[in-house]
Amino acid sequence: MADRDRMPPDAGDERAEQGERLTPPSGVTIYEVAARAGVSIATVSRALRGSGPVSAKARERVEAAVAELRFTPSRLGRSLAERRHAANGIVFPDLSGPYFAEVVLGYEEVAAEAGRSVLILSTHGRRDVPAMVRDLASRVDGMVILGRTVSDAVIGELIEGGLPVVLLARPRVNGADLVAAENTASAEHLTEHLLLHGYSRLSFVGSPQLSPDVAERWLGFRRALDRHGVRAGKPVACELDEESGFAATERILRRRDRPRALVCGNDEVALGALLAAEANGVDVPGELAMTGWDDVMAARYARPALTTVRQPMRDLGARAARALDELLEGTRKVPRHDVLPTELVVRASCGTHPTEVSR
Amino acid sequence: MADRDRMPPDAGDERAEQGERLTPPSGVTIYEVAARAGVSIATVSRALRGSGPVSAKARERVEAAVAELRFTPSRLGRSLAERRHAANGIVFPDLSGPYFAEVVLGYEEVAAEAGRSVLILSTHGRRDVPAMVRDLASRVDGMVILGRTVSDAVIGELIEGGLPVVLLARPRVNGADLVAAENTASAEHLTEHLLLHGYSRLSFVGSPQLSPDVAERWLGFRRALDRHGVRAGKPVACELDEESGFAATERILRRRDRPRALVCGNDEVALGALLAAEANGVDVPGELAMTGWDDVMAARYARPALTTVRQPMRDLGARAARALDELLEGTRKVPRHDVLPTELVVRASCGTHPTEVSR
DNA sequence: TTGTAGGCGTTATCAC
DNA sequence: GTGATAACGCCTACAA
Repeated sequence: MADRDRMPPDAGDERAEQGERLTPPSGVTIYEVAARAGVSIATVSRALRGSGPVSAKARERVEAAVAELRFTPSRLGRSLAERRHAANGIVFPDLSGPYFAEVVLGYEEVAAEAGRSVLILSTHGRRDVPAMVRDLASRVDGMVILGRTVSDAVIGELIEGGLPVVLLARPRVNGADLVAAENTASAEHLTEHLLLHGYSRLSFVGSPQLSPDVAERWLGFRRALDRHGVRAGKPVACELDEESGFAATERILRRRDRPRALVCGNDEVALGALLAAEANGVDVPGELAMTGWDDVMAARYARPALTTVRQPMRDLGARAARALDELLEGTRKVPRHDVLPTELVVRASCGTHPTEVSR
Repeated sequence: MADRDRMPPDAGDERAEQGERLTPPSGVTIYEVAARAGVSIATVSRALRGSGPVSAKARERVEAAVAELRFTPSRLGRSLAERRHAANGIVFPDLSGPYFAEVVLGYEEVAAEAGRSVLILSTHGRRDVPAMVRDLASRVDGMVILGRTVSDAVIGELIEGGLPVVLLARPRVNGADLVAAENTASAEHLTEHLLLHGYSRLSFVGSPQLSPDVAERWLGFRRALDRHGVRAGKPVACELDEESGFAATERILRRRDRPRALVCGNDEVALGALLAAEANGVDVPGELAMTGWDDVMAARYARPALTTVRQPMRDLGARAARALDELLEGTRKVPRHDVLPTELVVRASCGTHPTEVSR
């Protein structure tokens, strides 16, 4: 019951000519290489990965056999034996805005450098997210989870199961690393900037409960107003897209106590607001000032150009990948919580300000 | 030499309490479940996947054991036995523009519906792309390849190895499906539109050799000019980003025979051109008209708003996923070549036109 | 309906 | 140096 069963007599060569479908990547196994080279599979393995002594002659024959047979080791076989996937996952809500795309890109770049493949999972409009996340968990050595995609309970379950997890722009969970961009202080700063313009009636446009980021921005907004003794009012409910921003702003414009300035949850909302103002003949920033968040490309091209807050999106992804790498390599045991700084970008939409104006 | 060796006596429960790192997802194997349920692993497997008859009692006990042990089958073990990854790959140059992000999103959505995970690979600025692609190939059942990321030779090698491959926005290769957006006729149409404005000195901004899409657009551009007996000149070399568009346009503006209109390779180039015109006090579209391609968000917000061509990006990704699915399911054996229609979006940057203006 | 045993393709441990 | 052989975790004939 040795190799006999595992060595099909018609190994390797004529299958292609018979028009049969080969099974990817090549269907050639280490047994066939070993047979061809006249050595054992152990020697082939050692030769290929340099994991042990191999005579020059044996190595040569193995290399020849590998080339002739176009042998590629099966990742499944290898991963099973090594007990590791050499792959990481990343879960995000969507990819439509530039935000997540950049994060994913930064993540993939670093992961690839570490020799790990990246599996993606978008949860937008998905039914059974927990099941999809569990499936993903079974295919990776660790994963990064963005924003409000996965519940605390499920994350806890993953961590419980021993999976290294890095959270990104999400409320912390015990046992997981966290990477995020600064929000609260930045929002406070931004709001203060508007107050310095002399505006006193400000509205926040965005739903804090929909996104952890927005919640923190709302908090900073309130803090700034509090400090200046201005009443904050309730946030104007709004999802994070242009259409919602447009609709929310139209509602706002119909109010008697119309605000003088809008702090929007992100740039897309602000851009929608810009369109709404335009459609209603309201001058920006003359009658209504506004700010966004993220500094998307359109923010620079809009007229007036959008005052906004720039986040290091790519770097967020890269950091998350590095944190995960440390977890996987066991370099670090204690949790790590990174908060990356943001940058206020003052343009025209918040009104002309004597001192600071950039492009 | 039966199960004895495979059944660690201290199976399953106290490890977590000992503070040991469990191996993800849970480290519990089908053997432990079987032991706990008092059945064989075959019965567990059948019960879990409904692949054969199982008595109600046995099923119940298995389910209980699974729950108590929090058993999750190992994807590696399963994939190895099933000889399939249940995962697809996608290779793209970059994710910075909205174009690829949308394509990937459309792709992931359909792939996930079919129960397949998605592995991504960005080739931008990578050294050994062929090696990375081969590695990816060993982890998936099939893959989609976008644009000019992978050479014909490597693609041929993958196909030779039996891997189902779908090309997206890329010159065709024998044996692979192809999905693309229409380019040539659309470019011809767009150029004709400019000619109808009365412009006769047109320049094409973009390097045809850098991208298959651009090459086709350049071809359509030439065809339109040819038809109207106008000389095309050489394309103005330019990469597909804002900065290059800006630089290329500055060079153009310095020429004595400055063109009256610019057909840019994509929106980012056109937006860069817009900035260059602005920086040089050149009125758009009064002195210089211009068009882009892709209809990115900024194109709508730029002033003047950009005339451009909209591609069904999401749908491109979705189609590619479906084509790949057919290949994997063996539903279809003959190659398939889809070309999706585009839509000309006329805005202000090409000059006011009596009849057609949309937002 | 159930269980045994072989196979999926590696890696790695040990004798030789 | 080299080669059996036992994992790795699952699926699935096949026999009972």
